[in-house]
Amino acid sequence: MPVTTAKRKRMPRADRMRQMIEVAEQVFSARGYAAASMDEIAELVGVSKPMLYEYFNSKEGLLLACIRQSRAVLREATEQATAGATGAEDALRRGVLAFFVFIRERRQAWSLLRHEMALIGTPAADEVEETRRQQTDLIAALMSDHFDSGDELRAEAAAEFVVGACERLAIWCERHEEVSPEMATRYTMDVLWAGLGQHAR
Amino acid sequence: MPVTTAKRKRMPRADRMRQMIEVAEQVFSARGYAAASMDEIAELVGVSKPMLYEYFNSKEGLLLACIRQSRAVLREATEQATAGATGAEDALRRGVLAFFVFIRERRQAWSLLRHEMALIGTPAADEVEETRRQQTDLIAALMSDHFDSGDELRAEAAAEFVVGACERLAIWCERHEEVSPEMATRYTMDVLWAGLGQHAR
DNA sequence: AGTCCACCTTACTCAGAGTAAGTTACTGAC
DNA sequence: GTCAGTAACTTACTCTGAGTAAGGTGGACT
Repeated sequence: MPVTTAKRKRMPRADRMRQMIEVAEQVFSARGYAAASMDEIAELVGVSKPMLYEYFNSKEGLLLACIRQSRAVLREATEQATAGATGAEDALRRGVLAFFVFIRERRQAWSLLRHEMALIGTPAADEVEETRRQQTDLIAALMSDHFDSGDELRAEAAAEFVVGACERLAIWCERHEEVSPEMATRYTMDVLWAGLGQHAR
Repeated sequence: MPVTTAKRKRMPRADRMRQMIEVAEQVFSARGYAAASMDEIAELVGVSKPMLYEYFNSKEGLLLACIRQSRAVLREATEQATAGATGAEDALRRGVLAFFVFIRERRQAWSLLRHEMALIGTPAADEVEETRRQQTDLIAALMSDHFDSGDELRAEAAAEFVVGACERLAIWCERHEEVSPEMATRYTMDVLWAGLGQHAR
């Protein structure tokens, strides 16, 4: 038997779980949800397939766990960024910049979040929407902190609007390497804060 | 043999194709892409499975055909709506309203467009992005018609921004029946044209 | 009244999600 | 030590559904 390389087997539940998620993140983001196979993930983890089902119940469940993970990282980054903001505009700008930096630097996590769409129309769809609320709630809170609201519905809509716009712009950025996070932020803030009206002929 | 009910068989290629797309639209939008089965679609069409493959090559291909169809309808509606616009703001408002009316009235087509996301990471992903360009190009053209541009990249980004924002807001609207297309349009134009700056404390 | 080909079918293969039932190594108690 | 007891793990399946090979059939047009 090898000296140092322990026969990595029988690890505690929590550790194994983390490890599985880590591997699954890689496979899902590399191959895409549909093309990824549970057999492959199991093999890379070094464990048999029923283990994955023991921990996550289904392929969807595994992806959901990965998504939750990535969302948590994004939320963390956004909260950090907006913490010391001096006002509404500043907070929004910091948050948006944090997002565009995130998608450029944490490619894998972002790829995962893009694949969450693959769960539309499945039983897990509601839970996916739930994780999205991490973003929209953050924005909505920021809104009602810094804006005169009164209209709850309007604030919610605005938050969805911002998140949707940024996500689409992020996908667009993938095709445009030359657009830096700072540039993307400027484009975003320009429309978002000042409005398109300013550019009208 | 029945008298009136003709044994609907052997129909010309183009007709059969239309019929298949029609059925597939229903099944995909009802069950979702993943849960829909080619066997079921074939049976509902009243034809055997290899026919579907003869016409569309793959399940993805069939969905893609459905998506193209729905996108075409949406584009048509948007073009009609913006045709008689008096200026930039009016054109944008008409386009946005047409979109929100579309998603409320053509549920099935909209459901299909939402499911296009299921193709992310598959070989058909590029072609899906292509169909999206029907929307963004329309907006981008509208932009450069009515705005002082100079910056091509900026215009493209703005178009992506608008489309992304509207799509997300549309999904939000599904959870809020009380929000009429007119209301959604007002929310959208408020941010889009005047900017969030106007509401800052 | 035959011939051709577009349209269509039966009857498969095969990959991959999900599972039933049994096995092994670690933990603590005596 | 050694003997439960159980948490971690495996082998060896089933079953659904995408995709296909090979061959049948009816109607249009000589």
